[in-house]
Amino acid sequence: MSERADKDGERLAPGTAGTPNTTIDEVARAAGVSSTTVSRYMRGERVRRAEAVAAAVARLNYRPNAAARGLRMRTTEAVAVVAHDITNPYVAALVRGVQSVASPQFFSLFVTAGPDELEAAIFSIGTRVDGIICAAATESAHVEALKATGRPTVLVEFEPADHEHDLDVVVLDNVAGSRRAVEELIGLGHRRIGVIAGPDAISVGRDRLQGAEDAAQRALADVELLVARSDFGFDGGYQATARLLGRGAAPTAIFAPNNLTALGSLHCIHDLGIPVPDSLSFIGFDPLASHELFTPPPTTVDRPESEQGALAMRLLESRMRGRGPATARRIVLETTLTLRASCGPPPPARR
Amino acid sequence: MSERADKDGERLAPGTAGTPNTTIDEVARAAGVSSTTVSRYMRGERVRRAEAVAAAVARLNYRPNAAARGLRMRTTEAVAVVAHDITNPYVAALVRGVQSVASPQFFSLFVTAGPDELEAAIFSIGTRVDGIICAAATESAHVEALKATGRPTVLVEFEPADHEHDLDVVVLDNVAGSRRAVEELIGLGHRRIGVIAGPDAISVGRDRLQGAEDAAQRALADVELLVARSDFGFDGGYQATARLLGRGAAPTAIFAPNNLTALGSLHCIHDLGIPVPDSLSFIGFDPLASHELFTPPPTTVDRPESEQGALAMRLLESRMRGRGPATARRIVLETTLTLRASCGPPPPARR
DNA sequence: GTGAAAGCGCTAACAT
DNA sequence: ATGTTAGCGCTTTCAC
Repeated sequence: MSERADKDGERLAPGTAGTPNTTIDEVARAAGVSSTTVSRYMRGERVRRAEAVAAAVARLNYRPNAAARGLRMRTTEAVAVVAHDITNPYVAALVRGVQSVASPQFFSLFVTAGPDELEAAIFSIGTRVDGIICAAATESAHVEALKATGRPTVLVEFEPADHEHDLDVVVLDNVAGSRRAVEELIGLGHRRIGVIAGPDAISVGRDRLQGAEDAAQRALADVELLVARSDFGFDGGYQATARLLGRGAAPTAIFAPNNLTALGSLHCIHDLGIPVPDSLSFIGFDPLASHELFTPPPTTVDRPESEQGALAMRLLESRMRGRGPATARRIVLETTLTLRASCGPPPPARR
Repeated sequence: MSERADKDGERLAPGTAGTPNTTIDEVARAAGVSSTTVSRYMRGERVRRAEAVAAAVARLNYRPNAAARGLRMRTTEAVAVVAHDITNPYVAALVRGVQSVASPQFFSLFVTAGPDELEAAIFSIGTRVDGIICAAATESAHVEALKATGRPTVLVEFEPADHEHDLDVVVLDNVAGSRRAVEELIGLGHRRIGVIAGPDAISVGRDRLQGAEDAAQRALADVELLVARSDFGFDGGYQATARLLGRGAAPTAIFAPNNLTALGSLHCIHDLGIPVPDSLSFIGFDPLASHELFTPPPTTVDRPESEQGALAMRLLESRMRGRGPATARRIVLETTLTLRASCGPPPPARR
């Protein structure tokens, strides 16, 4: 994170960015009142010469300068949602949830940044907003950067592994969700189950593998978990699946505990021409709008995506108004296993 | 659009939003220099006591106040992308394209608003950004609101019908794209083709229907176009398809020229159990990441989504730097027809 | 109910 | 190269 500006970065010449806006003083003069009165009028207070002010505001097309107001009020009336990638449907649904409950006064400002740029992004966003919902904090440094902003912050989805912090959190019960998925497969008779694990450094990656391991451990039969590592991306899912299915004792079922990974995995299975669920059962994570149109529709571990965003925003807003709970809240949402057609008993030959 | 604040709207008490940040004066005092020197240092200029300043900046965790800087410089270093719905994959891809070329100095701030709230959203966003990319301007009033901001603006995807304006525009050649799709169907032998038209008030809706009509008109054979109206949403696509397929002389092919509409249409076809392409051919609009996993994968009219965003951002940035072209640019992108497996000749019985 | 005046934190002359 | 000063547009005491 560079705190000094880039000497090379071309700066905008002042004023180039547009036409100068009307100021409150111009409106005041036009209406024959003081700027104080205009200010009061704009905030909805009772004013004697309201008519005249309204006319001047309309005629001059006056809109208060957000920077000036923000400077004076020490308030931006904006919140930021930070995530890695807007094209991830889960993120889009989350943002939707945030916006669905945000008070209209707040601007929700959406920012994306990869893990490496996250600190810098937080650095420069911090002063532009009153609060932050961060769905991208995978490392301790990210949390430190968030705290350094001095703004109320809610962590969503990710938490850095083994890092103490006192921020509010809205996460999933990933362990239980994954356990339930793998239990389903075991119940169907699968004994060799491939799991496409995510990065160990990320809580989500660890927990979802943990859940799978728990299920195997608790099973009455001997269950072999074949773990393939991936980066939780589409390509990673594709390649991990290819590795899993290329080996001698291939799994009879695959659990891909991430939406992109699952998509990549399904593509690989599709390209390999393996019949699902006849030769291979499959469970993914997070729903896609069009899962019903897949052949077969994949069983997935689902979550209340937009509720997750809504809860985070509600929590954030109570903090911004200074009346949140005394201690940091930790909200854990339950997942549900949505059964579709991608799971069945293992093929007889390989049982 | 209400210009006065809502008397009822609870405002944030000043200061509640977080911890007060360090100011430039505090840093100056700590480093034993003037605030001017700190300001220069922060902007990357050469400063003699750089060491001391750097130390103070780090120790006090100083970050310049964006509101104060913006007020003074008359620049926000932020741009807004306005769209209807972030969960639409096309919008996400567009935003991606915008961010991929935006200079790092700019914050891209993403805002959603339905057609009815759009004016209000533009009103309050206008003063917070240096430029706007609007992928939601479907009515004249929207364009007027955009112009009233006094900020450089690029219209993307939508333009209000029959409305003169002098804004830059990055749109699709929707007429040609739709014509090509319907020509494909006609070439396969289809003579009764269902088209799920969008709202007539929206340029995209009109043009895509126009293209279909052009294709029918130019055909050497007699082609009957069965037009069903929809709102370009998922449900609208579903219902329009149900209507189309419920009638006596049902079409042998359907063209659904919008991504959500197409998805809804496919769901309806799927629910009805109609074999595609054996009994019914299908063409949609805009690709989905997982189209290959559909059965059958639908042929679609595709566009360079993220290039569209990138072009818009480049245009906007040149305007913001005051060195854009003298007259408004109108960039029209070509679409491509991506053939997948959802099209074939019409069934013999109904040919 | 209204206006005058001060000041939020920053940058840009200007003088040194 | 550095410091002094003024002022961006707004809200807010404080007096009237």
